Amino acid sequence: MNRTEELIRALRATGYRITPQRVEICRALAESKSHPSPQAIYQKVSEKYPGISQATVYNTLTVLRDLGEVVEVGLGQDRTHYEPDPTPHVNLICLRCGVIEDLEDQTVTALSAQLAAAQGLRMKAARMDIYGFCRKCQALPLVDRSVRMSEEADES
Amino acid sequence: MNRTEELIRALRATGYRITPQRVEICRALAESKSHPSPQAIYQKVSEKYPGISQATVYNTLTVLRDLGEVVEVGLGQDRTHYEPDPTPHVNLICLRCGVIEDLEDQTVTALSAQLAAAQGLRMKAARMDIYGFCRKCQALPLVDRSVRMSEEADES
DNA sequence: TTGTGTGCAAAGCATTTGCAATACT
DNA sequence: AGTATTGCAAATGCTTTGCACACAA
Repeated sequence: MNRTEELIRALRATGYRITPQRVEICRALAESKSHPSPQAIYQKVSEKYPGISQATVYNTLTVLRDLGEVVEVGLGQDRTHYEPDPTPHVNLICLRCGVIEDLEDQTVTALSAQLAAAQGLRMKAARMDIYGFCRKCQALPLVDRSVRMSEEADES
Repeated sequence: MNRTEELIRALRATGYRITPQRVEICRALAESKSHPSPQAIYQKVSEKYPGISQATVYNTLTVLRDLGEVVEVGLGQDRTHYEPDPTPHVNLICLRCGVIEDLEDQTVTALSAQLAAAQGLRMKAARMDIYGFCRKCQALPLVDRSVRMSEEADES
C-alpha cells in the first residue's frame, strides 16, 4: 500500500468522506519530496483539479493533521509547511540561508519511540530539528544583512 | 550571566544597538517559561514599556532569530512561537488537545551535538518534537470534533 | 554627527468563516 | 435522503512595510 492510499484509508477509517478533491490532495502530499506549503499543495492539485478552492485544501490539511497523518511544521522561517512523511528523521537547518538537510538516523527513531512510550503518548510522527549555521554561512560576517533566506523550492 | 544579558550581549557583539525596547524584549524572552508568541511578547513588554509598537517587537525577534539566539517554531497549531531556550530538549505534543510536555534528555543533547558536528553545522539550538495522542485523548473517539485545541497560555 | 531603530498607520497575505449548492454514503 | 463537503467571497488577524523623527554610539 502506498502513502496516498494510506492517507485515504486514514480518512475513511475515521468516517470522513472520500471526495475527488481529497484524493488529489492526498496524492499531492504523498508525492511531495519535501515540506510543501498549503499554497504549494493548492497549486499542484489545481493542475489536475482546476477550480478547487483554497478552503478545501486548508480543510483537508487540517483534518489530516488532526489525525496525525501529516505534521504541521514551522521550519524557522516564512510560512506553514506540512511534513507528509511521519517517519522520524532529522532536519539540519541553517539559520542564515535557510537550507534544510534531511537525515535518517536510527538513534532518533529508537529514541523517539522510547520517549513516547514512557510518557504514554501514542506516537504518530517525530522529528529532530537542529538549528545553526552551515559551513558556507559560518564564513560570512554575522552583521552582513545582504544574505537573505532562500525562497520556497518545494513540490513533488 | 543570566539569559537576558546573554541576549543583549549577542546583539551588541554583532553591532546592533541596545535600545530600552530591545532590553525589555530580551527580558520578556528570558523570563518566559514556555514558547511565547510575538503577541505575547508584545503584551508583556507593553506593561513596562507602554507605547512600544508591534513593528519593534517583530523587528527584534527577527534579529534574534537570525543570530540563532531564539528559534522560531510552529508547534503543530495556531501561530508562530519563539523558543527562548536553545538548550536541546524534547517536546511531546498532543495532536488532539495541543498539550505540550517538555522533557530534558541527555541522549537528545548528546545526539544533536554529534549530528551537527558531523555535518559541519555550528549548532545554536535543537529540539526533538514527538507528535501523537496523549493518554487522555486516546480514550476519545477520533471523529469527535467537539474537542478543540487548548488556547494559548504562555507568558513568563 | 550619522545612520540605526522606533512608532504609526497602511498594506500585504495566509488562513478562516458563513452560506448556499453539491455529492458522498 | 441526509449530511458532510465544496466553492465562493468576504472577513480576520498576523506580519510587514514606508516614512519621518528620535536616539544610541
